[in-house]
Amino acid sequence: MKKNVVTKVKLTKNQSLVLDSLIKAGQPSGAYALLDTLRPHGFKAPLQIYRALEQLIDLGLAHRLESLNAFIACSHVSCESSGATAFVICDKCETVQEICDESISNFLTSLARKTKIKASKSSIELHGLCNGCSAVSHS
Amino acid sequence: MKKNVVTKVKLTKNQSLVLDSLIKAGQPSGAYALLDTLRPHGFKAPLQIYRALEQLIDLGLAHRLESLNAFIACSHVSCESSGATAFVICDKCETVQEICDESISNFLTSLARKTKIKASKSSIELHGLCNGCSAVSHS
DNA sequence: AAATCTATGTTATAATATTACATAAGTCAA
DNA sequence: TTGACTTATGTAATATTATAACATAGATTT
Repeated sequence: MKKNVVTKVKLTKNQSLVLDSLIKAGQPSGAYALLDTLRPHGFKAPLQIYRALEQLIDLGLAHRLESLNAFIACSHVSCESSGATAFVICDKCETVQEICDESISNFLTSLARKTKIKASKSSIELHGLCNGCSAVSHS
Repeated sequence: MKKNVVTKVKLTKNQSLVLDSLIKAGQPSGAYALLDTLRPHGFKAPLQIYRALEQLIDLGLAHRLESLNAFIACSHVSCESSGATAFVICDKCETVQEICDESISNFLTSLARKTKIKASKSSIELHGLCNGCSAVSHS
C-alpha cells in the first residue's frame, strides 16, 4: 500500500506538460481533454497522455478518479504517499477535495483486516454538493 | 444518501434477465459480457443492458464497481440501502466482498461533515489479494 | 561500438457508454 | 373503451475512454 515517495524526480517533457495541464485545470480532467489542451505542444495521440499519466500517478503527483474516468493533480505538496486518499467531489462545480489523513488510513486498515485482504490499492470517492453549491442549490 | 428500499417490485423481463445473469456470474461482469450472455435471450444492443442495470442499481439490487467498469449483484438479501457500501476486490480470483455496516456509514458521515459536503453517492473500493490468494501467491 | 533500457511517436483498434429516434406495452382518467 | 400519458423496449449510429502493436530515438552501461 506504499507508493513511491518523491523527493526529487526529473520528469520527462511529456510528463511535465501533462502535469502542468492538470494543475492549471484545477479540476478533474479527462485524458482526451488533456490531449486537446496539449495539441499545440505537439501531442497527437491519447497514448502520450495515458503514458504520462501512468508515471505521474505512480509518482503520486496525480490521481485517477475512478468514478469520473478522470485525472487530477495531487493537491498535497507531497502527498503523504500513504496511498490512502479520499476524494470528495462536488457534482455541480466539480471542485474536488483531496483528503489524506489518519481517519482514511485507519478506516482502510480496519476494512482490510476485517475482510482479510492484503490491500494494494484503494479508491474512495464521495459525490454530492459542496458547501457553496448546496447553499445556492437552484437547478 | 437514502436509496429506494425495495420491498416488492416487479422487475421487467429485461431487468430480471440481467439480474439473473449477474447473480449467476457471481463476479463483476462488464456490460458487454452480460450482453453476450443474453444474446440467446434476444438481447442485441448494449443499451438493453445499460438500461436494465440502471434500474437494478436504483433499486439496490445491483452495484457498479467504478474501478472495474463492471457490475455485480447486491449480495445482501436486501442491501441495507444505506447507500454506504464498500467493495473489497481480489485482483487475482475476482472475488468481491460487499461490506455494508456501521463502520462504513460512520466513516462516510464523518468525511461528509469534515468536507462540508451534502453527499449523494459514494464509492469505496479496496483492491488486493484475498486470504486464499495471498496464501498461494505464486504469480 | 554493441547492448540495453527507457521514452516517444504513430496507427489502428478495443472496450465502455450514450444519443437519437421509432415502436410497443402498461396505466389511468374521463 | 378510448384517448392521453408514461414507461419499457428495439435498433442504429456514434461518442468516449483506453490499449495493443510496432517503429524510432535517446540515454546509459559494459
